[in-house]
Amino acid sequence: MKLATWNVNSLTVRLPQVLDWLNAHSGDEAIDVLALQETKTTDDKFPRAEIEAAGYQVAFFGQKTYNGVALISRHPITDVVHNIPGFADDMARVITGTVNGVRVVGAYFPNGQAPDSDKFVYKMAWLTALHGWLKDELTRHDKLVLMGDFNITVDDRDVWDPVALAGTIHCTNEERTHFQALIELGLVDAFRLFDQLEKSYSWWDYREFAFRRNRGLRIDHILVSNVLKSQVAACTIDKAPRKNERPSDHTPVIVHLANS
DNA sequence: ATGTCACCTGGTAGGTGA
Repeated sequence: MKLATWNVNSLTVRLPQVLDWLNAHSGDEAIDVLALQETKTTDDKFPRAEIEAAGYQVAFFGQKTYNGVALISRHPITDVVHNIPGFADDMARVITGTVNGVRVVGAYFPNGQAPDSDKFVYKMAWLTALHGWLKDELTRHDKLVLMGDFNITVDDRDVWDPVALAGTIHCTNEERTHFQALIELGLVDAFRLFDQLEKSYSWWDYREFAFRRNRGLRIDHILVSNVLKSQVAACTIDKAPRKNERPSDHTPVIVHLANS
């Protein structure tokens, strides 16, 4: 089974690119589950029919203007949950469902804006709530995948200029400590299970020709539970969609689970 | 480098968030 995550920065704008990307991955390369973030559309305007017509099932949870998440799947999605149970949140950030016996959590972590901002305080509270809920969820589902736009770099390898960006948003010790707390629940960063090219990133600013100059961050991640670790056959970042006309600023990350 | 993009309100631009 192949799972992927992609922050599309408006599904209204990017739907053709999403469908093209899924189409381009056929046969052995087929994507079984794609988690989307920043769909930026209310549920009544979600392009369900177009996605279903392409042969996929879909679960979605959105809002006006900001945020919004979805799971697109070639297989049935069951036991869908919106956001973090027990954590009151105005923002549509998490969608969870079970596909082929794997609990799939697709998440759009708060950006945080700046370490001294109210939005950073919210980010820390959200991360604490996610941790508490996932701890419970892992007792119910030993096969679990947490993927999405984490808005956190794991370490300096994920940062194009770790000196200049030290302590700035996405790169603070507080955010990285929260990331490690998720790992300590019994999850592993699938990308780092393999040798990877240096300067591998998943996001590049639209400004300053950042993509062309590879001035990026790796902030989109796929974490798998320890039970699934031995099944991880590959984890890659697909830079191709970032080269599209009118691209998202993020590009997809893919994990291949063998025998699943 | 106030550098881009998406979407909103409310208007023939400006604000917000990323």
